Amino acid sequence: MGNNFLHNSCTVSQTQTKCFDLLSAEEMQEVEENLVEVSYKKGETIAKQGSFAAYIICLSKGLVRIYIENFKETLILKILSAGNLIGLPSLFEENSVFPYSVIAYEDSSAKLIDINVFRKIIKNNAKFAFKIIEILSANTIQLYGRFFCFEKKQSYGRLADIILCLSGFIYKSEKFDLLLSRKELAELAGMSTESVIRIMKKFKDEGLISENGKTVTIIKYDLLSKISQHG
Amino acid sequence: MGNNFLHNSCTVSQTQTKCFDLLSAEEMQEVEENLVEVSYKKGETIAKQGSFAAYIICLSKGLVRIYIENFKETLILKILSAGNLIGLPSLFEENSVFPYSVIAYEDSSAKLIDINVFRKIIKNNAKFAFKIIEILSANTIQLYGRFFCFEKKQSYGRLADIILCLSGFIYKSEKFDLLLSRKELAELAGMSTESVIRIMKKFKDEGLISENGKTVTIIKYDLLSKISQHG
DNA sequence: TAAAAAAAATGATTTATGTCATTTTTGGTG
DNA sequence: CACCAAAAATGACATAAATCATTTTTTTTA
Repeated sequence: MGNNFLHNSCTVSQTQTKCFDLLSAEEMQEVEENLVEVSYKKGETIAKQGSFAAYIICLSKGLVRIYIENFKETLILKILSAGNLIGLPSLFEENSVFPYSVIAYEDSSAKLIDINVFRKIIKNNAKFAFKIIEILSANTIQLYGRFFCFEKKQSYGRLADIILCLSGFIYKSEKFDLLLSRKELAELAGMSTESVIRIMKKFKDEGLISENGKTVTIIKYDLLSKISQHG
Repeated sequence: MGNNFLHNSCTVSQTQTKCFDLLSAEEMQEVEENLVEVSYKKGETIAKQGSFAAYIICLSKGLVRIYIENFKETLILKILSAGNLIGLPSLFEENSVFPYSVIAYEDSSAKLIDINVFRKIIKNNAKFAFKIIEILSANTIQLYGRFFCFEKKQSYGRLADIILCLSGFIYKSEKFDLLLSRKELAELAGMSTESVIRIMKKFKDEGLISENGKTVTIIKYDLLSKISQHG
């Protein structure tokens, strides 16, 4: 009944950067002339909330987290893997700062595209603009889902979400190396580190998952899904 | 430090429908030929989550709430007053259903614009498309703020937010007729009805606000703001 | 205007989850 | 290899806010 998008609080954007296909040769050239490719080490800051957004970030390798923060707290909005655009909301001219911070979870690299070039192309290429609208829309809808889950699911469900999401969308396997610490999982799932530890233990005790060093294996996928749907 | 958008969990979109200024005479005519104006009574459903989005809704009068729901729970995403566009995320063609439901808080009316006409114009008028991108971006940023507040503020702060927001953005006065029930306030602030009742009582007991029938007056604006900022 | 229904109020109780303090384990490094 | 620091684990305790049950007040409507 159109509710599918509500069932996972882990927001891994899947909106790949296919938009560039829609550029003309000249436009593509202009983009390439106004772009730098930068590498980031694990833990490095790629963009800082509140700082001037001089570019749109096109993540070409790695995994990053997008989060907002105030002087004492942090909320992760989503995690993004290669192929995603970062900073689109800053296209809005009167608000040309990053509305969030971006940090690399693992060694990553990104193409930084001059935001004014990006704006100019949008204003001249309506097909491209429509694609950007699609990407923004998809992101918005996904954010609705995450918001809903954070409000309505309790901790077991949210953590199950994260595990399923990492497995399904990031590592694409039921067995994967979990490179996130309990603290990072906690931030992602919106709970305390201790809660993550306790719930992970319970998942292991009940045979839903197993953990061998850093390697996590999902054993009872169906049960975990059930918990995710509302546990 | 670019954190201003984090300080209120009440999402009243202010993105007025100035976008239509950017249409040519012919485009405007096409819009007008593919538009119906509809009135809604208080409590009536304007759009239903999951149903086919055949149009973009341009709210011309009234106050509505946008919310997502599953079989048993509801989360209000924002409240919108006249001048706002509803349904933009459905422009995304592969996802042409409403991602949320819309209900009138008070008697309202709206122009329903054929979504395909809207799409066609976007694809041909890049300036218009850019404006839509701006609106979507502003909405996204506002949603980030609401999400953050919902996660990080406790109930006193969230309810203070709602009161300040109704006063400042909707009724534009420190004294206004609160036409929302405690239950509706609770849904807006993401808490139980009983909690709203208790907190309202406390606000009244401490002289922050007064209530006379339906009329609410904000007395200690500064203190209420302080609570909103984190109480 | 009385009866019925809905909304608001109140108090007692429960509960999920956070916080804090401490211990154990793991992993990196000189 | 031993040492240190970070991460993980564990248990006791605190607490914000939900839930439930009941009463009072307000609003609707017949």
